[in-house]
Amino acid sequence: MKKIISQATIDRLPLYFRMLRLAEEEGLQIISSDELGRRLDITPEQIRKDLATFGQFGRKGIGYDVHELKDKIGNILGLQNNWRLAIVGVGHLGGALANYVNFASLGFSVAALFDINKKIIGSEVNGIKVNAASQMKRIIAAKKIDIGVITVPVEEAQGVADQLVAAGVKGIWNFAPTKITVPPSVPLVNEDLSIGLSALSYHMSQE
Amino acid sequence: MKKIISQATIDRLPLYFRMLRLAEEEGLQIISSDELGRRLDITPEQIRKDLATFGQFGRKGIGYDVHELKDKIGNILGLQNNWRLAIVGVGHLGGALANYVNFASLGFSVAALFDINKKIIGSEVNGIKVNAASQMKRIIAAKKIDIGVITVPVEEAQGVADQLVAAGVKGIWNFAPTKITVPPSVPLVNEDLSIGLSALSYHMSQE
DNA sequence: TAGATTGTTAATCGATTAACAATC
DNA sequence: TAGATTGTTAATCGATTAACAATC
Repeated sequence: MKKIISQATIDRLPLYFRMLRLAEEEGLQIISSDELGRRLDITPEQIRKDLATFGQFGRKGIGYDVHELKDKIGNILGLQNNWRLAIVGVGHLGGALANYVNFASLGFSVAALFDINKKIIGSEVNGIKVNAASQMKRIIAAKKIDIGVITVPVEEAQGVADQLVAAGVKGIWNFAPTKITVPPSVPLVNEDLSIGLSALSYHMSQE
Repeated sequence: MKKIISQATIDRLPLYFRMLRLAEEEGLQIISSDELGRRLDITPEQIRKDLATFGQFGRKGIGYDVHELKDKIGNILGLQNNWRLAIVGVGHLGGALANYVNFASLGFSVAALFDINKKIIGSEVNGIKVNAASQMKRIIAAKKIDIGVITVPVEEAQGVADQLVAAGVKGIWNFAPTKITVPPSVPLVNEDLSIGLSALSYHMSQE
């Protein structure tokens, strides 16, 4: 009887987490939904509703304990798992992600890189060796990779997804702008940069 | 009396556009909402509803003209404006975006790069010279930049946004994981990679 | 004509907002 | 105590889904 949490709520949790971490760094002990909402441009009612989904974290008349709430949200998001990523496709975007520092602070680490281009196989990016894609199954098992990141061209995306699933990854983060199909047991998140840019274009075109 | 279009609808239009372009390349003349939905994992009712927001594009009993619908959606999204981008912050992510080929096919072009790091000012990325951030106002006017892309660290994001607005950009695409504030006349789209990754972590943690 | 498919209205579902009792 | 703030219920709003008349 698992409770279904709305995607909208899940997508706001990382914002709460990040702001709580900032507040913690400022030395703040207690924060109200009002203050949190002011800082994030989210209504306090929305924040309380989101948090209430997972339990009672605050104290009436007082607010929320910054450190405790941050930890609880981190746990809800599963950040304590310290997931290990493998990036498939070390082009410009894949290379940028391999260097992206904000992942580490959320508990993710890039543990393997793959490509099919012989020119870059064997080279290092951010201290991580680029492996041949043909070695995916073996290395993903050996390095205990949890998440496969797809940054290959559209034509290769589904094939790479299939290989990642066969290799046993627990989740897929797809940057190729195409629909890919994976078993329902493997969570998939699509990151489609052209949606945001097109939406911006739309809004800029309105009078 | 401007009709308010839901963000959900706007965010699906780029998917329709892309799939129609693919269908066009395949030589398809006519496509039904059913076929389009099958290819995109979106219900045909949803597609017809989205399109109906903007007018009557199809023919009952027949379907939609692929080329015509593609063009119409492109126009709704404002892609015919051939927007010119300036990327501020030529780190790994900014550099990757400067090289991102999918933008060109949507009518966007990267026309200027800015940074404050003296070591990279004057160098070229993808054939585009990196300018000093201090030259932003002058160069954005001279190069007729429409969109400012923010790929600087969180601490600098608001300052860069202010400079971009002062320089006259018509829209902002922000990759810094922080809330930035701009005048309501300047559309702002936030691209927060840690939301998707955290959501993936959440789903991977469920049972 | 019969079958296919759109455009649109009505029904349903889900998410946000408002209100307020509980309580620190 | 009085003021502040949560957690939760009810009301509202908006988006999706279902149904079907129109029509090619």
